[in-house]
Amino acid sequence: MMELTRKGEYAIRGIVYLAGKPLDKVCLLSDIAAAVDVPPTFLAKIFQQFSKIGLVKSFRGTGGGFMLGREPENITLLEVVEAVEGPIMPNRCVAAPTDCERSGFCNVHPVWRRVQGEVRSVLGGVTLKELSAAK
Amino acid sequence: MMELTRKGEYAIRGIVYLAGKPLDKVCLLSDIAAAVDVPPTFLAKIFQQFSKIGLVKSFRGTGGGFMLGREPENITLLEVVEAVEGPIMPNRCVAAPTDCERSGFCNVHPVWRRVQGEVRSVLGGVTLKELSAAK
DNA sequence: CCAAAAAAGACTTTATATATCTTTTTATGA
DNA sequence: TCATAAAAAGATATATAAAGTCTTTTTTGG
Repeated sequence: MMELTRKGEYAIRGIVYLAGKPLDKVCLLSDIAAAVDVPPTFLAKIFQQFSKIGLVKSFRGTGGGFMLGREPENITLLEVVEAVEGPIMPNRCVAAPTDCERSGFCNVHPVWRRVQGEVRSVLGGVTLKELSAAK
Repeated sequence: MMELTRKGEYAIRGIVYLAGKPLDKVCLLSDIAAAVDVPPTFLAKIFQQFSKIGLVKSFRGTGGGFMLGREPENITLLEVVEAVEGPIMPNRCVAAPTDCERSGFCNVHPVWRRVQGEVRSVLGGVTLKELSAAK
């Protein structure tokens, strides 16, 4: 359970690659896709989502491409993952407690809250700067 | 992301219900399903899985049904979830590092390991006894 | 105006989740 | 031993989501 989708995996690869480049360097989508081994059309969709929320900046037309939207030390893995996968949500009852008619008596609910908190905490503590650093 | 499936949700409901009954009480599948609001045929499949690994005991024929396989204080939520959902696996690269040709240079890998550890730790710290206790 | 590149939207394919139905096996007790 | 009750097993169906592709449009620089 709890598996990251390909989309999430690809998203991370793509943006970590960008994070390893100078902030002002414009990278072609096709180059990024080739470098991180992701289908270019799929990565395009992902970067469109990133672009809308400012995680990356995009430039159209000749000489266009993508660059990171902010300094890599100010972008967490949590932001990246939630941008494409949606909120970390171990169980739907955690999303809308009021919608869950069991929340009044269900002892499992707080456990899922804790899981959610721990996962968010781990992912929120890692920045793109760390991820892009050479090993 | 990381959402529990219906199957997992149903599995928990069903076995927590059993955990609230005396250990020697045999419960009809149809009664359990009705009590926890789960399609009986689906719950049957789930309990078959539980039965194979001893989480519940099953009895066929007249007077048959299900009971918990062990004391509820000795069954963790982690066991229940992994029994029906498979191992907690935030990313497939965590499953088989040797299969992942990126593991040599990928800095994200250890992060998923930590996520996996935290989730397992939370779920492993909760027993069916606690979950079945009245609020 | 032309070419390059991303944005947007429609569409296809595949896989997984969510069941349901039928048949078989096992056990009880009349 | 026969009828009945109940779970086991296996096949099948449907719905949803994931994964990927294709086409058209918009933007920009030269």
